Amino acid sequence: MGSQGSQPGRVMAQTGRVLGPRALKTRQRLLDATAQLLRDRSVLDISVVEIARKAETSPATFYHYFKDVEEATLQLARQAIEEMPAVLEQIDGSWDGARGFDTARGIAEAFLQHWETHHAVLLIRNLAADNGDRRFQKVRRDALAPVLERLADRILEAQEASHVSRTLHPFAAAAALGSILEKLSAHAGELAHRGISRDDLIDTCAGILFQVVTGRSLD
Amino acid sequence: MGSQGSQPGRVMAQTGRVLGPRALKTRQRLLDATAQLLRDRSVLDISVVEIARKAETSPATFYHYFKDVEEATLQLARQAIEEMPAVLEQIDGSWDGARGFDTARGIAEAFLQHWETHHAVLLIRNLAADNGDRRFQKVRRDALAPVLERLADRILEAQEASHVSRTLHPFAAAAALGSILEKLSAHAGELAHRGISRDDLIDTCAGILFQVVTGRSLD
DNA sequence: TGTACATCAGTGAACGCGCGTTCACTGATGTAC
DNA sequence: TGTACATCAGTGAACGCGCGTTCACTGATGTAC
Repeated sequence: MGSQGSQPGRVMAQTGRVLGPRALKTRQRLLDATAQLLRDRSVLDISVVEIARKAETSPATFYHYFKDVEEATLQLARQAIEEMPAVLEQIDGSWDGARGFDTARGIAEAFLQHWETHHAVLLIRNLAADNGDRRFQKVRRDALAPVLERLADRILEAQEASHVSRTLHPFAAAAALGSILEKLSAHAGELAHRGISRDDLIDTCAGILFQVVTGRSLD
Repeated sequence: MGSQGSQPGRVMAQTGRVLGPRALKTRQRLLDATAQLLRDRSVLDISVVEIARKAETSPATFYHYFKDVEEATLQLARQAIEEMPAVLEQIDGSWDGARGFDTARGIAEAFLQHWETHHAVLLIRNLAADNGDRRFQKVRRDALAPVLERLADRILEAQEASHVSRTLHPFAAAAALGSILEKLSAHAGELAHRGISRDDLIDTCAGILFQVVTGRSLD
């Protein structure tokens, strides 16, 4: 997961040198500063100079570790992946009977958590990926693929048991469910105006998840 | 729908003057140039100077019509709304029996069309809205609300006929379906690598739509 | 334990570029009589 | 129908600012003996 691909597992400076513990701290400080800035302004008005200021270091230092602001953002997106296991655990839970809905709820909760924590970074990741940037596409795929594949497996099982229609393409359906989950946190803010609570939202998403994955009706 | 809110229905220059036909053309040329630039680069690297160059006019002219690049983007997002009626027509179609699936398919098709046409602008609209920008939130709401409300109505009807569980909040469910539709076109590109065709995708989305709106199973 | 040296890490200061923005102006179009 | 004038629309050129980027340098840390 280095900033260059040339020496896997080792974080490196732009020069290709392996970083010592002190350097790693400075680098992380720059990343944290970037994340913080992204929280309250748009990517559009964030500069290297500003990041350096916030991290209490100089722009020259920034360039030791990152080519530009985009690359720092990419790193942040990579770090965000590390929480996904929490979501995976949920999916592996039981989908049988009434407990299936609880499993679906657990997934929705874990996802919402993930998004609330990394809101700004994930939005940019998705924008860049949707705009065709390969590196961001890969990061997003790495984050979502395990989740989607497991969901697709469940759907396939349900199809083989004739609970779910063959009209649905398992992976495409999983991806569609993924997009609901990704939008959850954005909706939370907006739907509050319509008197829809966080719980309503989670229940509703879980309900759709449950219905599509198991092919069974709720209630 | 003017660039200022002060005189509704009339497009105005920054000075507040109502525009003549010649001025309207110039303004539209600037908007078109912006849309074109957004198509092949990120918003991040689009400048007033560049837009003016592409529109074969001067930066000074740009400032006659827009405060900044963001405002031009906002206008483009407003113009994109005008196609939504095509989607609405679909929703008002029949949801009964086997024709329900065709209706769902029509919605997915119309939405995909909409996104393929305005890809870049809609991405930015959503990013800005998700980042909390009120003006972009309003534009997005104006575009989606009619669609979501109609979907929510259908879901409510199905609940009253006891076809759909009360666990789903009608409007929240509609919003969730909306997020699938919005992601459709982004997925189209990425899922192609997994051997999922455009039709698979539309069928799958339509399937989920049908299932959630009517509460019935497919096949 | 102390000293010399090598490498790692960080930075001050400067440069130049390109952009945002504005002003005073010119040219185009419309209207009155 | 022609002329004078008012308003609309567009622009060349300039200014200043702030950012990206780099270089030559200093200070910190580690290591050999």
